[in-house]
Amino acid sequence: MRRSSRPSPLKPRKAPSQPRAAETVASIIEAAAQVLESAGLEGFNTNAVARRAGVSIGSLYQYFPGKDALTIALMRREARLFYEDASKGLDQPTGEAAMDYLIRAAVRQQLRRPALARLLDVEESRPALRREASGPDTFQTLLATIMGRDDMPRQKRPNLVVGDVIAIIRGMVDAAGERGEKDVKDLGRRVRAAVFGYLSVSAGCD
Amino acid sequence: MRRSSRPSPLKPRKAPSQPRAAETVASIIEAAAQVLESAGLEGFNTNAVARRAGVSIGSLYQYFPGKDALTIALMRREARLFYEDASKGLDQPTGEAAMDYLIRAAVRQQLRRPALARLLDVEESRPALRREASGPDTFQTLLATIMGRDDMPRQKRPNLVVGDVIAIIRGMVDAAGERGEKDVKDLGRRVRAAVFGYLSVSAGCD
Amino acid sequence: MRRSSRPSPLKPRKAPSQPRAAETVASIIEAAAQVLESAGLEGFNTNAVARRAGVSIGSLYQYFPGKDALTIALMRREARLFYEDASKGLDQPTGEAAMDYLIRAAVRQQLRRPALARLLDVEESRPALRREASGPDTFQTLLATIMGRDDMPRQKRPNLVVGDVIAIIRGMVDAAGERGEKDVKDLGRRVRAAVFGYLSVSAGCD
Amino acid sequence: MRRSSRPSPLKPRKAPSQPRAAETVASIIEAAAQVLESAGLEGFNTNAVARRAGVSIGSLYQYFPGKDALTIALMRREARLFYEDASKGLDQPTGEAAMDYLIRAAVRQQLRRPALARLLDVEESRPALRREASGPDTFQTLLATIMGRDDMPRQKRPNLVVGDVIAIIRGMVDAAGERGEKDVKDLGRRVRAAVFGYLSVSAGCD
DNA sequence: TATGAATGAGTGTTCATTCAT
DNA sequence: TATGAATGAACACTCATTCAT
Repeated sequence: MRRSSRPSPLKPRKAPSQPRAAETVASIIEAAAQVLESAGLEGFNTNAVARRAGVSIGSLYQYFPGKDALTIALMRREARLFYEDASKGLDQPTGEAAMDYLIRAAVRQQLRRPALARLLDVEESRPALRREASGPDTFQTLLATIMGRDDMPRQKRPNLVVGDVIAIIRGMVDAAGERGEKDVKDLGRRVRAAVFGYLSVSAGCD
Repeated sequence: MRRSSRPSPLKPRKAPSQPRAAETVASIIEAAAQVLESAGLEGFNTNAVARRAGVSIGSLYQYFPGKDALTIALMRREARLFYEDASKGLDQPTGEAAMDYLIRAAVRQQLRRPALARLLDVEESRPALRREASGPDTFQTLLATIMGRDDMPRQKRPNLVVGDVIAIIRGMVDAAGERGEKDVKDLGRRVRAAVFGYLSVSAGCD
Repeated sequence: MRRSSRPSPLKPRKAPSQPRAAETVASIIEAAAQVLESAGLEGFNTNAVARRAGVSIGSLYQYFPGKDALTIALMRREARLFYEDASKGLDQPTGEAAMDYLIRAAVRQQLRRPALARLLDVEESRPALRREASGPDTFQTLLATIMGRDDMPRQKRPNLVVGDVIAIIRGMVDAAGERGEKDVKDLGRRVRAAVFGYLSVSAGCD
Repeated sequence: MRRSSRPSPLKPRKAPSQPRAAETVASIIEAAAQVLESAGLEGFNTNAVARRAGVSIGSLYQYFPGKDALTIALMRREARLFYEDASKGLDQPTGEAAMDYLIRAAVRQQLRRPALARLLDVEESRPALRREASGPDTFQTLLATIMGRDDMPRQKRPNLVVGDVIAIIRGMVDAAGERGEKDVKDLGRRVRAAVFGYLSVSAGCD
């Protein structure tokens, strides 16, 4: 695996101004998702993505300055998708209902394309990607907002709790995806049990 | 020269009969751990491991028939370390105490070498490795035994619950390791909160 | 990095669509021939071929998925050359004249590039290559056709006789090439003597 | 395949003076034969031979200064075996009977261990080996002697004829071995037809 | 003398990236 | 701007050979 000596650039090479270019970019990103799903991290290479997208490798590099930039773009697409769904939960009357909604959204997201979600989680742990992948609208800020609602238990160390809750959700949901679970409702219930169990106990002790 | 097309072998190539060889094997495995920690999955290659171990690449391949076999050997070393610690928890008088001990052992294991533990978890998700890496003495069987204790809540779907609990522990503990947490006690408490919270809720609902 | 464990593919990887690519492919095949001639089977490696062809090793692998595929391509090139020459003999009025033509063609082919022809014969004995290298138009079918002519002696076991005749031709012609013989006419006469001698005797005895 | 920069020595390292050493040498040579038969040229390596012989690789190198020396020793063993059998034919009353005997001996030799014989023929074409492998008592001298008998047809170029006859025999017999033929008598008859056919025709024309 | 652990140059192959067309 | 041929550093793995024990 060649990692270029100068750290390869991570931002999209150009904002696609023309609609045709935007389509091309989108098709490349979706091709990346499909390659990741069907061939795994080992089979995830730029040539395969270009082929699947039906564009030349040269075109791919016109829009993405490197492989990592492509991965990041895919992460952002998935994050945006999730955020658009999950943020609706902020309208819920109670914090508990909002949290419930958030959990369900996370489960939905994961079970929609389980392999993809899991592999992106793995990639996200690479420092180079993690830095770039997280925009301002994240799981973290969403959760923090919800945890701040009046009806939610006060926490001594809110950041830590947010981190823990995310870890619980991610852990359970990735594992479920790997096992091939399909039932959103059932998995949602179990994750809910874990999160609310954690919150109730931790609020007391901490 | 690529000759054989059999799916690269995963078992150690030969048992080191001389003490010098045993040292070499151990130093290679430890070097693998260090390379994984310092260079990540991307930098984890057999040449780097041999260099770090201070042996030639040929020596590495005398004892490990392939890269995956080396990874598995490392997994097993860590699993054995964990199991030796965690299985002491079976002596505890109550299931709850045993579970408590198990959780603490998991936390200790993870915080001992956080990056290593996390990357091995990732590798373990590759089917080829998972099959080989898990001996009979695993986290799973340990947990299942504990869940079967009299004082633990009966579960309708014990396998699923075991999976969920492992996912919760792994998720929280990996995330904590990534954040650089060092405090075993504190993390242990929080994981305990999540697990027991989950168990109490799930036993009721399910 | 060794990833796939499929038994290395033998068909050309992609048809060169641009004229530049076709040139590259041809130059690689010819380089393979030259390396084989000058360095023998021992020195026949993909890096040497690429260097001799004046292309990068990557280019070689763009067009040939493996070393064996390259060998096969070279075999086919030589086989086609031979077939184009030898099949003209089918126009001859008598079977005997056709056989004569065929023998001369074989001798010409062999003495054109003796070392190459001999080493390809050796390689062809590897089962994996033999299977792929022989198209429908081969020495065998050519010979069988000629042997079926009216004026040729009936044989009890035609397949065996074809095999024997090929073996006689190959054996004599390879040995002559190794000895450095250059005189096509002379060698042709001797091979003719052996083949017709064999046929006349074997037709009687058998 | 590493061929050492200085041409590796080809003579046996030492004449085994003690009977135990002679046994070891013989067992190594036989192991080489078996490895060649069962694994082919590709699997023919010194470690495999040592393992099969039940000696350490170090011991192998005590008796043979290199891989090629081992190959040559095996060739010599087979040549001696053949010569011991074939030279009995010199007692035959006529040249024709002697030639007949020689052909049968060649066929016997080849069909005894077909794969071995074929692979040694291939190896023998490597110049480094060919030089060393042929002692004074060879197929060639034997054939030349027989061709000089009174009742054999005079040949204008006896060396060439000897070469041709050997080539015919080798070619037919190797091909038969490759096809898996087992019937010594039948193959002997066919080779006899080819050789005598060749001789009678060539004696006239030449 | 026998052992087998150790060596390392060499070989097949991949893939991110560039650039002439 | 789009194409895809070309590049070459990097990596997995082999095997003839050496040498300390």
